[in-house]
Amino acid sequence: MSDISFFAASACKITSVKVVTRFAPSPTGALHVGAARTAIFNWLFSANLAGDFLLRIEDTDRARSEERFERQIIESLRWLGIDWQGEIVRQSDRLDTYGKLAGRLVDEGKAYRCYVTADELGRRREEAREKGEVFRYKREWSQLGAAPGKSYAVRLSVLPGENIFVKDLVRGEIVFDSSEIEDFVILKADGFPTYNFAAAVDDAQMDISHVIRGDDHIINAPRQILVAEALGFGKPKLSHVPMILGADGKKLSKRHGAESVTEYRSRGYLPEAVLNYLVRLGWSFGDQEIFAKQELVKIFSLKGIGKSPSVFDPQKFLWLNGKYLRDMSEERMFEEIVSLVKKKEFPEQPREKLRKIIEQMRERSETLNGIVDQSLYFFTDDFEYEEKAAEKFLVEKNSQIFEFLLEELSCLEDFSYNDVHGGFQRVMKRTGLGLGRIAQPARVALTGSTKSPGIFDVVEILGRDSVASRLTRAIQFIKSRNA
RNA sequence: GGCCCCAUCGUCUAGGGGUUUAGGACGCAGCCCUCUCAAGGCUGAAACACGGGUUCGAAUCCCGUUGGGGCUACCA
Repeated sequence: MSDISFFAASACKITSVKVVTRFAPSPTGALHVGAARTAIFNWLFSANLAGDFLLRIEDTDRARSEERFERQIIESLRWLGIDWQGEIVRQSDRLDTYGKLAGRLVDEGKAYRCYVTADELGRRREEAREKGEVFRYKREWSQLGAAPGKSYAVRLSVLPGENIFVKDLVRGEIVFDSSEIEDFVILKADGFPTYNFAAAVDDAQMDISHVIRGDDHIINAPRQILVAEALGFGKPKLSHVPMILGADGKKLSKRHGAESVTEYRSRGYLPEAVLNYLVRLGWSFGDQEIFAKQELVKIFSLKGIGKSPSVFDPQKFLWLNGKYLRDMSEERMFEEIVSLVKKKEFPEQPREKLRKIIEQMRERSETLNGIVDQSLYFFTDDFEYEEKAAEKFLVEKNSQIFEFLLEELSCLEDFSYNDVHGGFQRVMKRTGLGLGRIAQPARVALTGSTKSPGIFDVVEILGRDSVASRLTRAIQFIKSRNA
């Protein structure tokens, strides 16, 4: 090894700039799962290297940006357990900076004022499209309609015939021909910067060292490089990660059902499951599927990021959520369910009863909501019988089973699981039937369904009174049906 | 159309020249457990897009074809 490379290697270590990443959503909607994954990757990457993770709100689209979306995005990030350092940077607060920088570029002859209106441009584009041609802005129109006081946009001069090299950490080098890039707008007529300008300026001024973002931005890379170069700014290292697609292979969108973190939250998904599922989409670590947050911070690296797009699989997501649901601590589960019960306006339950319901239902559900929704018969005596179930099990020949159960269960000492078990055994003896022949009709009488937790658990949870009234109801039902 | 990206089971993916009869996970099927449904355990079906190279040898490297996706805004 030569001295030079040794020096370079060690210098790199010592002076290596601190890793700074950012998440830069535009507040034009809720936090999309694709954007959430981008945030997770950036956050994990910087956390792994003991760097900073910053948050920047790209609200330069005046028509579509809304403050409520900003709040929603921030809330979603917090919910996911993603935290950032320092103040949130808001681009609308930095209009001055962009204006000055764009002015400087104009003064230096690297950019110019363009008086062609957006409408006119639209017309030209339309015209060209009709003729089957590709429209590209031509600089000679730049002074069209120029007049003092007239509004204009600022465009960056792009020299044609040059190669722009994008060094992508996950894809390698991508070359663009500058002739393909027109003199793009950096400052709109309303004084707001365009995305490519603001992003390049901010990344430099925020000392962003690494940008990890979706594949769909790869086309923007050469433009942002051009901006940084014109301004003499530094350039962050870029990594473009493959996009998340819907089952139809198209970019994930509203058409595919739930697409925002908020929606999954309200459907009863757990934040650690969302994080885990999303991180595994486009990133992997050998055969491992389940990752704790702290573990991810330790092991995450760009090496695990793949190149091909991934299809969002709701089924696997659901399975993962179920996994986490079964793992969740009792206390936290209890709190979540209590607030859900309240929200859904289900009747309030005694603490101990609810605890037992949860214990039984958590392994039969994939989401928090599922636990509550599938427990209706625990919450009220007033439930419907499933038609097929009633037809098969709420029949004359089972009447006696219900009568016996009523007798044996009513006189139990303390209605514990063991007591209930004993009660059923006595009914088995009296009828000469196996447990299966008794449990299934009982299940239907007690829950209206052929599916439920173990019958002794159901009986124990419901309690003496409720069981008695449900058995009576079943007996009545059979009678009235025969009448 | 142009530019750019991508290509292993249905899906997420491991594997990056010989260790591969291509591994894991979801889903699917079967079995076990069992009072039903789950959970859990076990077993099974299921993939290197195609064509050319390079090489003693290619899922792995190169080229092409095909297919998919993205961008093509005074949106981000």
